[in-house]
Amino acid sequence: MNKKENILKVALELFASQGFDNTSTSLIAKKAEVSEGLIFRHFANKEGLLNEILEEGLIKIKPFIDLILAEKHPEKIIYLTLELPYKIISEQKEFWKLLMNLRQQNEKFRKDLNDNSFFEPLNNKINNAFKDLKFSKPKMEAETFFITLTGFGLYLIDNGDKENAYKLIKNIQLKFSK
Amino acid sequence: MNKKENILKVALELFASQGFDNTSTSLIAKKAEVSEGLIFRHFANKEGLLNEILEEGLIKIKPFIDLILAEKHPEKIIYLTLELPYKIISEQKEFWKLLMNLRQQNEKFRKDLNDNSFFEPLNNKINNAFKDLKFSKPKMEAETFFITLTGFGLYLIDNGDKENAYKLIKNIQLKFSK
DNA sequence: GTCTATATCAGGATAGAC
DNA sequence: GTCTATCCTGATATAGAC
Repeated sequence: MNKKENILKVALELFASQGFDNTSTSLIAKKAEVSEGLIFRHFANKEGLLNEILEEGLIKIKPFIDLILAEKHPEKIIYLTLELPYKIISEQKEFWKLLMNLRQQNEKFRKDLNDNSFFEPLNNKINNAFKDLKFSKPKMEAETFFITLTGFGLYLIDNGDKENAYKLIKNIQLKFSK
Repeated sequence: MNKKENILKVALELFASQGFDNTSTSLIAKKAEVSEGLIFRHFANKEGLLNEILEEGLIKIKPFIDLILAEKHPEKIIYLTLELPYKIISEQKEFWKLLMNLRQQNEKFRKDLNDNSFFEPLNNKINNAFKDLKFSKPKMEAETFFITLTGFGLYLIDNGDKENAYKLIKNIQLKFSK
């Protein structure tokens, strides 16, 4: 692994576990076993480093989302979306943590993520799924669903038990089926 | 309002909106129109200031929780608990934001809050409520409930619409009734 | 690409006067 | 109780050499 990649990797770990603001570039350098100056050669600044981490991570997530977007059956859409946080966290626990941290901590970031519309297509897909399922108030049902999904995403950060996670998914799914 | 109270008030606002780490004591002093040194006369350090804010806030929340703990009917317990974030956010929006921020950002804090057992009695109460309702897996149902509750708590931070909040509460409640 | 050295600045915190 | 002045540290970032 080259040094730039190593910086990205270490920074992701630290940002996820300690938060972005709380992580100094000097610590990143130390753990990545590079000089602190090198960080600023490869990235414009600390925020630039964060942005590159985010881009990389989102790219890795995209296939999972595309899978959902390609699905036709509403029940399956609901299920796959519920499964999404679990799948992401299995493959990219650190990144998921970072994402949830930033989402929460930083209003601007949350808006960017919405405006950037990375998750917007998924949002529409879910809305339509609940319409197809003939819920009397599909929009509210989707809202409730995303509330639960957010809670589940947070839950997973602290609770790694795979079996239990899938039981929860089943249980939640039941509540959003007809 | 005396200066100490003003520091507490301003600090709460800033901690809630910008996060604890991101808020400098100098800014607090400026907005509270006191000298920076005064902060460290009244509080041991920045963290001491945070702790006093938390204590005050939790004291104000306690009556709401006691109300739930005194309730006998399981359905009512569920409903009141769902209503809890809404009630708190109505009266103490800043404090609620701060609480959710810290919960997320800081693992130690989250554990403290659990160990300190401020919310522990409520936890038990909910577990028993689902037992009383004869759910086949009351513990998992309670887990799912808290997941949803967390998501709802986060939702409220960004969405002030009272009517919609109550519609959501109803909708969620339905999903946890028998 | 990478390191060392260094500039600059802001944050938390203290001392001492009033 | 309150303010002013100040210290110290650590964080981001740059410069220049290899």
